[in-house]
Amino acid sequence: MSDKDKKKADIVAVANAARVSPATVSRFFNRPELVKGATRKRIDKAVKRTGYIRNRAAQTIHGIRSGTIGLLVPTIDHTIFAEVVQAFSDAVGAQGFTILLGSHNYDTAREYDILRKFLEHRVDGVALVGLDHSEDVFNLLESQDIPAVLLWSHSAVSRLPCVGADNHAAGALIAGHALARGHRKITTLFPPLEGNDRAASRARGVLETLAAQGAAPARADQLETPYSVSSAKAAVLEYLRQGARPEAIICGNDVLALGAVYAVHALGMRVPDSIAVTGIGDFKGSREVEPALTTVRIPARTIGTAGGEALAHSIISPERRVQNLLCPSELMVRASC
Amino acid sequence: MSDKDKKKADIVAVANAARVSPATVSRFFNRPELVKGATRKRIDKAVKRTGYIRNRAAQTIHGIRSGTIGLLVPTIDHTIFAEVVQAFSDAVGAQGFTILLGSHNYDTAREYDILRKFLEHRVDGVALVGLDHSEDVFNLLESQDIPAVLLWSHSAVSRLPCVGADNHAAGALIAGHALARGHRKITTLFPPLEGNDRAASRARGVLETLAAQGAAPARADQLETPYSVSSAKAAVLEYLRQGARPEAIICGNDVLALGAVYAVHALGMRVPDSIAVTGIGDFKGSREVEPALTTVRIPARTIGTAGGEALAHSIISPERRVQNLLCPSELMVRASC
DNA sequence: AATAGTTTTGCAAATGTTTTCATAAATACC
DNA sequence: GGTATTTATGAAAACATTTGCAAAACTATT
Repeated sequence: MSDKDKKKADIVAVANAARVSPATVSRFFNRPELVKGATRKRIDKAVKRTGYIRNRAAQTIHGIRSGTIGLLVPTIDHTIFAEVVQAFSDAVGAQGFTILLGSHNYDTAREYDILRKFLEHRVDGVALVGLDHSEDVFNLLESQDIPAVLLWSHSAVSRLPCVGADNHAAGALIAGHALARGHRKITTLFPPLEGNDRAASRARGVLETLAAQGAAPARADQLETPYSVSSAKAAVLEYLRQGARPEAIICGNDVLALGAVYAVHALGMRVPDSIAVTGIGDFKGSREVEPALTTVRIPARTIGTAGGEALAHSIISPERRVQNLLCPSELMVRASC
Repeated sequence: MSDKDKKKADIVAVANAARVSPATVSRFFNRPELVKGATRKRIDKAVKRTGYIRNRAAQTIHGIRSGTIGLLVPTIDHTIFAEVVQAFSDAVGAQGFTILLGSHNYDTAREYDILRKFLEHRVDGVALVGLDHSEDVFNLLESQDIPAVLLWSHSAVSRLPCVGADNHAAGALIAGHALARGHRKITTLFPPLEGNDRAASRARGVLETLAAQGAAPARADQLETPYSVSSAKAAVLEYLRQGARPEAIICGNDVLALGAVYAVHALGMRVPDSIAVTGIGDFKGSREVEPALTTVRIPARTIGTAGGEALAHSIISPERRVQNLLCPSELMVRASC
């Protein structure tokens, strides 16, 4: 008997145990104020005794919200996204939502597939990273009537609501700083720009600003490397060993910048005296490096939190549409440039 | 009409559009080999036309697997966990599962709450980080009959199947190395051990090994600091400024070690000549730091992948229980000690 | 103590699928 | 061309819950 109880702890098992109808148990959970105190107690006990756990799947097919939000990022094992994910998760968690997480590793086809899977699970909302997505993704999202938000980048002409920073401006900012420091012989180091609108915008911001002052780097001085400290270090090492001696290396993000710093150090030179290095992002730890990294702060936590809250609110009260939000980035002048 | 189609794209809407019964549409998805080629084509068209997306919630209430796995970590914005999460997500994603992600920030009560939420969503399996959990958590897990796995640490006496490294051994390993280098005046630097069995095991491994050689640090030389580069740097800076001059600082993880290295550098001393520093973890980037960090490699990716695969397999074929798996850690002798 | 009003409960239909069983259609065999 | 098999489809019950409506149980009022 106790075994049988364990076996299937439905709402009707609870109802029997509490000697009420399933309907009352349902109300006990959803609108407790409708059920009498005494009954409430009885049901509460029955729930504990049977070990009943509500079945959200069964609620969901009644058009009730699933209580899940899909969060789809390129990858989570980079500090930046990890921070966004954490902040986002905390923000929506506070509103009672659980997140479904997916990572597509910069593969647009996978992004579409994962999004579909999210929709099969009837997520109440979706957050994607970046402004650019395949036409399929946009169409799919527009055909469903759940709110969506694009995290990380901001643009006034975004096809869907976005919460993020202006990457182009960030690039311009750091390039302007390098120029202001008197550097003219400048090298850039970026990750692959294909399918990565964040990096691409930053690169444009940097290059345009440099060009405006006649300091545009030659093709050979625009380095590209996979997104990792080790790749960046190797690339810069190779570059410097071939005799290149720029005054400054402007990097597309702090990870790459860290690699560049290590490469310069490994050759016995000093940052910023021999070569200045800048990053973008202001990742955790960038302030503590020796020398502390000059960079542009992209407020990952703020973006995650604001994006999560906006999305959650718009799910709870659909009339509150998600608004575009520009999270300001800020030049962090430290020791490396 | 087209509007009405959009409105509710059920399986019956599709069935009508394809002039078949709902049952056939269901089969089309689940056992396509049972439906005739011509009908298949017709249904395929109808699906596209109506924009139908399967409703997993409706399937789930039939006892069919939900296709989700709950992954519950302390936090994801530390490199280590981010890597585990990524590897885990890839591994289970390859088997068609989507992950529900939760982070409890080292709060045991929240861990329980999130776990319950996962169960409400009828996850097919659960992965937690670490061996220690509240009695409530274990009971809840044992009362459900879904597989669970504990990631990150390994112990033969674990209450649930575990896939991870032996943190105690890792601590012993690095302490042994420091001793072998001739260091006797050793300081330790760890994060708070409370509710963190990983760090606690490592600390025990370190301390026991040192004590065995009569090199146990005094209370004042056992530093504790929150888990961040900046806190570690600040703590070590403070410690050294007060005149302490250990031969080596053994750190509970690479993040703390990085902070220690920066602190030593900031005071104009050299690592390892003035003070040696060791980490545990071998995080991304630890090899590239100058000087490259001597540490113990805890194979985060391997753990995530192995844990994810084991769990997914055990869901798909329940007779294949999750087996304990010890992922070997390895001493990485580099330049910092 | 009877009536009216309010609060609490139960019945039964509905939700979007899957699945068993039965029937219809197609194919094979003689 | 008729029967026996096999294959493809449909009808209806089942899954775990919610909810509109109506009945029942209380309270308040006279």
